[in-house]
Amino acid sequence: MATSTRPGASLLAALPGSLATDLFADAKPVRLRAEEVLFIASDPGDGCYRVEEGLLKVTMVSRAGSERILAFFGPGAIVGELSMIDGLPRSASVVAVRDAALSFLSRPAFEAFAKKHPEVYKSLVALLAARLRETDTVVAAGSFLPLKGRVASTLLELAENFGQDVGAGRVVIRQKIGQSDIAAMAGIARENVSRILNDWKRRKLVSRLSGYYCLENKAQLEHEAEL
Amino acid sequence: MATSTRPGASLLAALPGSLATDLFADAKPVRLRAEEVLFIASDPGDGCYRVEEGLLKVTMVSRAGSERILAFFGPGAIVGELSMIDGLPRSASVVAVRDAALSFLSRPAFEAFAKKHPEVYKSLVALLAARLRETDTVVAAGSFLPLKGRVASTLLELAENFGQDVGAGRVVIRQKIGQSDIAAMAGIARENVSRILNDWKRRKLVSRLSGYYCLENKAQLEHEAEL
DNA sequence: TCCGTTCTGTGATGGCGGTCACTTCGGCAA
DNA sequence: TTGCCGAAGTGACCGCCATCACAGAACGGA
Repeated sequence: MATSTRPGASLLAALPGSLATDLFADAKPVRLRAEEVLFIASDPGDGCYRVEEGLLKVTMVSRAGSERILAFFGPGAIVGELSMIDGLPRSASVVAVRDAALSFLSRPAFEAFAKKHPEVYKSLVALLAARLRETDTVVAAGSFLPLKGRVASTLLELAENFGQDVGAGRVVIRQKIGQSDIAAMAGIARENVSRILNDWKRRKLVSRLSGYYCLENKAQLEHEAEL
Repeated sequence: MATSTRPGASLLAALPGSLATDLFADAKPVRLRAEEVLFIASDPGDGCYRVEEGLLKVTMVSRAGSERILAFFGPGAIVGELSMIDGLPRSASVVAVRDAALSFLSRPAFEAFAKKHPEVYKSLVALLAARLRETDTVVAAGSFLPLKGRVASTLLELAENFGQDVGAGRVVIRQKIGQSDIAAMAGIARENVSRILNDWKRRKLVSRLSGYYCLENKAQLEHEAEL
């Protein structure tokens, strides 16, 4: 029951079952190796991808080379929908964190499908609304929270997407996420993530189980993430 | 005809003429006085508003009381659409900057209309996509740009929404916007906005004409705002 | 098992930008 | 004009957090 009952699943799996199947019925398969780039911001583009397996990260990269991770996307998630909608250049970059399989859906294909099944728009609208809410909280976190708050907020977001509840309020993040990734998501320096995480380990807020981070006390973290 | 020829109008006036008229045909009128609150984040809500006249600001407020302005919205703009779409609590607060007139559209009313005119979804999708792109650049600016860059980026955004070109690449921001508002948009301290703006006045990048800021050298500002 | 490579931990240092405390300006009403 | 009040300008200080510089740890391949 992991996938279907996971809280954040709605964010990832944008489309209700049958629709998704049909919509991507004859989408073109795409494969990426770890580290491979799907596209970068400002690339032209006019289609979206569904993640079938693997893990992608959506990032913005500064001229100086530092990157800010906007999100990680696993199976079921849709990426690149903005350019599919408006035909404008890619607004962010997408890179495979590990080997991944995707389905590509072109704009024309989408529009043809939408003409026959206008309900997809409803799903699309729901998807975009969810994204917008997410992004808004990122802006808020960046505006108001000190370092600890941003890390807490980041961990909670990861738990939302990849968390598996293992009882007693403990949640394991079932993806290999390194400190530098957390840092890039929170928009802070990696060293500080290390300091903060250790502090929290000592205070039993988080722990590490064979490479996976585990939230021991979600409530407390939520408190840290409060505005 | 100011509205229809304004560059950024597409962002504000989400819906093509006839649709908008019909959609809001029997929306309930709402009036706000300056400083009055339309709703605050976490309020329940399930409808959206169209700005008929006046000016609103969309903000997030921290527990400590400091505010971050996400956007200003003038006539033609839609606000509160997220809650209309998903029925969740308001994701941000909206306050009238000056006396304003709005039209309220409830969720049921919208859905009834959408059933008859599925094309609205297309417009709605376009609106959300534009918002998302905007927000992404805000995140990027906050992540990578130093103070000056963020101010530049803020001014350009304002110019996008409220700018009027007056020849020779000069753009006047036709709204009374104070430094503290710019500061709250850029997410920095008001004092620094003052310092930066003065520096730019000296260097002829911006000027003030009877209370309105004017971008004298948009290209240069865009350069400052580059990642 | 060994070694290289990539992750993680921790102190020292410095700078950007927030905060504080004023002063000065500008608009407006009496 | 004068006086008021909010907005804008400016310097001094200081704290948070990025950066630098390493020292472990951990992991994966040969």
